[in-house]
Amino acid sequence: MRKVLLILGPTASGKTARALEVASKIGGEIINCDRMQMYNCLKILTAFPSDSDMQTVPHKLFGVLEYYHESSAVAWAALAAREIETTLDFASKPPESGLLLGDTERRSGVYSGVHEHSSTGSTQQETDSGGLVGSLLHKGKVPIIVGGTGLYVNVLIDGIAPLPTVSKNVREQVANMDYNELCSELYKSDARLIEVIPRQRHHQVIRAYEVFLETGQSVLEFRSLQKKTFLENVQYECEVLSCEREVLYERIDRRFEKMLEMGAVEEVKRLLEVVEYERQQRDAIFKKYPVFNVIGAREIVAYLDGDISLQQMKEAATLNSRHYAKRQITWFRHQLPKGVGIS
RNA sequence: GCCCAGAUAGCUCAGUCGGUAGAGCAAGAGACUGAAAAUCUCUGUGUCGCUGGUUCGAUUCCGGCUCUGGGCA
Repeated sequence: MRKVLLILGPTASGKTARALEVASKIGGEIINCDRMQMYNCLKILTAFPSDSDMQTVPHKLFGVLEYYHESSAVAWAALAAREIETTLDFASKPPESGLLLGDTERRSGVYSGVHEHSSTGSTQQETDSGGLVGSLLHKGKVPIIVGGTGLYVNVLIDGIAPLPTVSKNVREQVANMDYNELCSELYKSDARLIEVIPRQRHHQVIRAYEVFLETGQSVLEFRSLQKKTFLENVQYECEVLSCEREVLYERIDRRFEKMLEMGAVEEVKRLLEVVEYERQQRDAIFKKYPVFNVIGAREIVAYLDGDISLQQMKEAATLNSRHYAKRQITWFRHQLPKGVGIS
């Protein structure tokens, strides 16, 4: 059985260090499952792995998004599945065996694709993921998914209902609608939705209405279809890092202090220049670029604008981070897919 | 030293015309399947500064004390 390791846990619980330790020991490749570490900016605030960490062990899906990119659970799951397959392929086939004469059986079947890639130099995809060269250097790989974005893990493992793609027009139209009106329109279109998607779940309501406008059908029709899955024949082994709440909160405080020392403020300043930040447009810019959801980013912007003091900025950022950690703990306690073995 | 104000939840404060109290924040619990570092829901928390008095009954009224602000000297 093909095995995939998962190292999960709340923010500041030491996932990065633990992943590096495990990966070095067993020969693994680290695959990022942290939404915000997919961005290539705000590396300090997102607690990005260090350069030396990334040289020690292959790291995938880190810093693959620009500040203006959006992300989604499905997009991540598709990328992660591809990385996992790549890693597992190399793991199941030691590279030397391909060089052995007369080893015809091993040349056939699933392995052939790999050889094609290596002989044609590289396809765009293989170089992007850093897969080929990196994997040849590190034999016998185990994929290690590391991160704190619980939803992403669930989508990867459990799959997700195949919802239709929504056109840009429809999305814009819905974005400009009054929320109350939108709700009543949605519930008029399918009365069952009041129960399934209560109005407090803003983005689900919006999503459901988008699907309705796009297709004329209820989301429930799509949700009842068989889930789209990303990986087959994989066994998951999961480690959820935890420590006492008080200790975790202290770590969060200390880590933010360290982030500031490392230049978190300057990092945000640089981003503000790139997005051509204007104070009057603050909310619009925050809305437009999801990177600003990185905890600490908005607080630092408010500090740079002179709206709050350094102390207030620190308090707001760490408080936010504690709230986030708490939500993550709740998720890992109750929402983790049933198929994973938790150690 | 004198005058004034305050002392109630972890914090900031409201309140009880005398029948042992409530908001916000913090904290805790929870939800979540194509935005998730997002979004949303629920729940407590108490020697009402200490000490006497009046009263059936005091956190509430009166006295004293302690502490903290502010003012005057």
